[in-house]
Amino acid sequence: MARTREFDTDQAVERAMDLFWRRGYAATSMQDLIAELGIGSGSLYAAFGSKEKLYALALERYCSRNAGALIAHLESAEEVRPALRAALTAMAEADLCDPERGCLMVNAATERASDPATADRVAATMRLVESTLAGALERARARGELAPDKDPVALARFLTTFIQGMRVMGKARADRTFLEGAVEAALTTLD
Amino acid sequence: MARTREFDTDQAVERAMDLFWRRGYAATSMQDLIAELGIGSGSLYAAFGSKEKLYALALERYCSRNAGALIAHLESAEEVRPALRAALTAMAEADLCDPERGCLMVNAATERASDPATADRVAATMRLVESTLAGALERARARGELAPDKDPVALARFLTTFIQGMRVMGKARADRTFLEGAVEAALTTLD
DNA sequence: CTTATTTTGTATCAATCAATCCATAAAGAA
DNA sequence: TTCTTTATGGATTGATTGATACAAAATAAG
Repeated sequence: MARTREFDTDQAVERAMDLFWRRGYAATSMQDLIAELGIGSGSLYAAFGSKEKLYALALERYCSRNAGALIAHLESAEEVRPALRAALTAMAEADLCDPERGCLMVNAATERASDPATADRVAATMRLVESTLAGALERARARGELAPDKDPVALARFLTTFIQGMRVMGKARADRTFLEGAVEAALTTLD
Repeated sequence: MARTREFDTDQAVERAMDLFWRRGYAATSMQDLIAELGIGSGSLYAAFGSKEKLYALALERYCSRNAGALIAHLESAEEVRPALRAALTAMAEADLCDPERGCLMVNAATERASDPATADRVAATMRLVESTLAGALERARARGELAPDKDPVALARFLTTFIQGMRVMGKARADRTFLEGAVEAALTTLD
């Protein structure tokens, strides 16, 4: 009945995510996106509506993927502490491999906190990270990996905060020694 | 011999800092600055050269002031641990009082890490924060406030990272309970 | 094939961007 | 005063911004 879309919407969001991730929201122009995505502006606006809406989709994708990776790390393994160490080390490694990139969610929190949709998405993801960590630490305590007098929720809040700090330090040219030292020190809160 | 400048350069940088702080670099236009500073564009460019140079001055001021506050907190007090707690609590309090604002240095690290001047200034300030913390913790160890087997440098790196995380969480709508819990958990690394 | 519907690509919009120009004003030196 | 020098502020620059208009092309149902 009608002409079929020539580009893959999913792939377009993926590439837009990549561009917003590297350059930020304001510094990424629609022309940049058009050039990178290889889609005409007419098609782009017909498919996504506006720059803000495309950004929202990109951020949503990033947040669910990122939180998903943490959940996968923590809920698949039996032993919690090694899994947590592995998750933190993986984040540090990502920052070291690609220091220019950082974390799209942290970028969103700092650059676009005044936008309600962005703020809501970031806050919701932070809560998910917190509750995932709290759940894992609760499990650790039940398993005897964590002392009974430790507070899983307080520790989860602490770790959530520390993780965001790592993303910032990664962009601030922190080296391997720095980040790994910080991770080891952070993990002593569990002892 | 020549006409005297009518505006206060120092105050102009101060107000520019305020604007960049709240809105970010890209989202702050020269027209915004002209309106906020009450200076004509001719005078502004004659005095500061470009938007980037004005931003550099604003960031420099913020960084030295911020690191200075931490140094003042840690090096004035005799007991290190209460001073460190007070410093972290003050940061959390600042985030809670003005959540829209966040930290200009964190914003700079995330939004403008690709600019060498910005990246250098941020990295240098991070190193100053780290060494200040390391010095304080070294002193704490000498005073018997910190166990001899603790590593002041690793702890300083950890705390530097945690502080940046707090700035991010403050913008992500973290509440008082969250931030205070995180601070208390972070401080247990010293035990 | 015809027709209805959607996509595509280009041209284009007004608005805004950072930056420059320049006539005028002001202030100290001679 | 007169002269030199700098500051001021508004007009203006060309480029770019996010977004829209629209004709041509493509698709599938009837």
